[in-house]
Amino acid sequence: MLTVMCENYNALRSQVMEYISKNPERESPSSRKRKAESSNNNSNNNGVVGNSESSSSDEDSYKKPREETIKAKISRVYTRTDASDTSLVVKDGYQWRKYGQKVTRDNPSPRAYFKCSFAPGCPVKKKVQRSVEDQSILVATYEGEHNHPHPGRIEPTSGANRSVNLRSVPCASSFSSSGPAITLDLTKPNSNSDAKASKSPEFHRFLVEQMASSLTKDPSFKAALAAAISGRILPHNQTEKW
DNA sequence: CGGTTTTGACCTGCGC
DNA sequence: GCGCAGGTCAAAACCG
Repeated sequence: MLTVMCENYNALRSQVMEYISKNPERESPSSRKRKAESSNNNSNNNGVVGNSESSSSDEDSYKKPREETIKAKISRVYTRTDASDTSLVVKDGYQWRKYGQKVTRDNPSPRAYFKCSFAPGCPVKKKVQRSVEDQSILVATYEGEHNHPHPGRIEPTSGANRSVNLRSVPCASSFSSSGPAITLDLTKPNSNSDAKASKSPEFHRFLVEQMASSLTKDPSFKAALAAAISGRILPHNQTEKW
């Protein structure tokens, strides 16, 4: 029974991946993301250098900003929250510092910008914005990879049993303590198909509902979720701030 | 007192 | 070249 559900979930996920990988969408022209931190000469504070390890001078960063973009791991997480919850906080166990908020054109909801503050040199950034279609869904876009272990799984001894779920699925799938979350790993070559996925709200909603239902119906996932959450909530893990 | 959040200004890339 | 929009900075406010 459980395996059936797991297979269901896996099948659904593979369908999602297939859908994504089949979309022959090329580089979206709207990818106007500022890639390499163009920290000219004032790259003073908290070293946003990231994985460029400050080896490159300003000119270098100008010469090859694209490579870092390709290197940057981008993933998107859909998190269900209460629509009345105005805090654009996606609880993923990491510690984030908000550094900006902006109202974008295509979405009346403000977009919040976060940097990982758990490790000083962690280059990971995330953007959180409510879905246009469903205000109760937060879309968190992660950029880069953490250069430090997950705060909720730095306890290898006693919490090993619980943290195995989070450990085994670092990015392809994740849970949020505020509800089921879906991660679309956009690091695949055609990562830009994500734009397409977001363009089809029906597909988007279908995904969310299917994932949520499969998660809630499946006792193993519930158990895993509960274990993951309890594992993180337990006081020995970290200074709980969420 | 130190870290975080807020928020307006500023910077940069892109389309026209 | 100009204007627009997304992204970032940084100072002030806030909070534990």
